[in-house]
Amino acid sequence: MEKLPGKDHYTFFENVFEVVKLIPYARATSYGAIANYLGSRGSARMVGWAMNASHHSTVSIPAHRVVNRNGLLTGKHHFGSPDLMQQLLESEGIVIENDQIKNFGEIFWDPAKEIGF
DNA sequence: GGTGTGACCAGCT
DNA sequence: AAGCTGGCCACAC
Repeated sequence: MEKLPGKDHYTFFENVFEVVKLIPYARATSYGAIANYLGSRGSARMVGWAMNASHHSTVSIPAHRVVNRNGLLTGKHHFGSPDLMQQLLESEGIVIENDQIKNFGEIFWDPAKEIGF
């Protein structure tokens, strides 16, 4: 995993990247699910903040597979183009309707449940 | 080095 | 039922 500049030890931040990279193809998860998996429910905001930093990272992070708990593409505006996130998801076979993932209940990938710890 | 803020979530009012 | 608030951790000014 990548070490962020100015940090000598791994943090909550890097754990987020690990989980995001583990998201399978054609699947999506929520910020809260990742935060919950890492042990801090209220840290969901940090997950989003980590995604913002993912752009700065040299490693490719599938941030488009991370949405809010409603399946809404809240962070689409932070991609290169507002529609880029939707296009990436659609290219994986995920159906998006009105900036929201359709059948999110089936596509939802809960790390705590799938990884199983 | 204190303060503000951020791609969120859940609980109150 | 819907709007507001607090909380969580890391980073920029």
